[in-house]
Amino acid sequence: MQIPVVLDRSSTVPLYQQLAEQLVAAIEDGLLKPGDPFENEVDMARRLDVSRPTVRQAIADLVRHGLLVRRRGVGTTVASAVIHRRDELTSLHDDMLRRGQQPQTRVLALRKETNPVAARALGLPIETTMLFVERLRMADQVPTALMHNWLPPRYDDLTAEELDASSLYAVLRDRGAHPVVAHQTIGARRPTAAERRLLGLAAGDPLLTMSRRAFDAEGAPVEFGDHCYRYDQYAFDVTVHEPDRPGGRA
Amino acid sequence: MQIPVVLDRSSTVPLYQQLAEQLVAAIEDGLLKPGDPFENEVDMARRLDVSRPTVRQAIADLVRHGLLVRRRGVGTTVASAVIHRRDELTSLHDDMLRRGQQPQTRVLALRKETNPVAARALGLPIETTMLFVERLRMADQVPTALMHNWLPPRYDDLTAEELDASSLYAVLRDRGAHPVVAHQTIGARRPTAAERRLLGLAAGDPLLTMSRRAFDAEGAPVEFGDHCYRYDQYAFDVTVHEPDRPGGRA
DNA sequence: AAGTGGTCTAGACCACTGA
DNA sequence: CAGTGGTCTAGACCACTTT
Repeated sequence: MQIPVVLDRSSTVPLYQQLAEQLVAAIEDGLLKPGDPFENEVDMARRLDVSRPTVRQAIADLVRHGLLVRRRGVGTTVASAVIHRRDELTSLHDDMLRRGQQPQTRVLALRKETNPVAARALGLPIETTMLFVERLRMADQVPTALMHNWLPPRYDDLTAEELDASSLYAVLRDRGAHPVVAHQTIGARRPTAAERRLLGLAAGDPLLTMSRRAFDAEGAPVEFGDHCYRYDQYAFDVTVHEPDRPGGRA
Repeated sequence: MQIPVVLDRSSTVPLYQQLAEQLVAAIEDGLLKPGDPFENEVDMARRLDVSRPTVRQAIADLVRHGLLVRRRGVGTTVASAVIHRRDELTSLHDDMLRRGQQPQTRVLALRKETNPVAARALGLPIETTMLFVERLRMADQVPTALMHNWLPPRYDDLTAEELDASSLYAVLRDRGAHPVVAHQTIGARRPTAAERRLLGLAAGDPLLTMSRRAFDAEGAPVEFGDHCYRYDQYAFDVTVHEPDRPGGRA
């Protein structure tokens, strides 16, 4: 199967990237289905009039993301759909959105404070003054999550109005923050009396908890969060992959 | 800083892989620290007497894993430690091992059965007969987790003895299974009476739950699991990364 | 034996950054 | 301006799988 590809040599977008994009599109559009054989590298290079390494670079990209499977001596085939790699910065599965409910967030508290746990998690000096935000997330007026965040000093001018208007991450992005990694811990526990009241929990209802440390590409801290969720409203979806170590064998 | 590298051209291990391994080792050994400048590609290629693309291939590997940061026109530096990429197939954080306790698993049930939920999760026909395994995990005689697994027909000859002796994943690997992706959902709920009894829970104690579908590189199902954990014994550590799409811009 | 992907070379030119 | 990484070429030989 020859995938139709149009390369623009005058574009600033590299050839291998143009090629990768169009191959991805062809697979996502269902032009090629899982298990289908893929045109071999040499033929594709000749057909598109580019060098083989350039084709390889594009294909390697798709292989890394699990869209293609290459087997030496055999050929390249389109991979099964379940193994397509997809990592999300927050893999929260929000039933509210599914049900078309109105998510809404209310800022309960906004103040500067020191907090040894948050500072430690972000790699800041213990006595660092951070911006603390407490928010209650609601779905159709029903409280569903209680969220606590601590932000490093460079964001300490955020206002309650900003946070009311959009999500924390949207506000941070507007401020030039680019979180790229987050270390999360997910657990469960019994709620405190205050949490029970705020979230409207019945006696014996458990709490789903998640704490998160987020950093940007330079390793600078972006936020520390310590949140709790109604167990009947939230669950976390996580896709994990076999580790592939740098310098590791195929 | 010139990292000492020894390449063996007679080895079956590719040059770029030998190089990548030794560069990783140099960074992990602290020979190069975060922020340190990295030798430039051209010099390194000349010094090691390999072509520049070969050096690039090794370095690209480290960049992909977040150990190095390349900046056009500037140079390559060692990245900050917190953003090193590390995905684990099961990112279970097991307090038992930390405390040096003896983990132990008891097989409570092992039978063939059909199960629509499990079959559906694995993409098998609803009426498929699978091997069902129920296990209780203990730490120093104290029950801490109740695990339910369903395995596709090709593994239906597993025995309770095998499962008693080692972990499910070790047994599966011995059978030639190579799980590479898992979709997990983590949540919390109230325990049933049976779960309360088996796990020795007090009234009002919550349950941490995790269900998982695992597949191999070909997309074939390996196992479906539905587990519950004592909230005071377990938590899940997950590291998530900014998605990088195939064909995406740097 | 034929065909595939895997590795490697020895260059070239370009784009970007900082002095 | 010099130095860096980013892209690309036109080959070559090898390792592996299937026929």
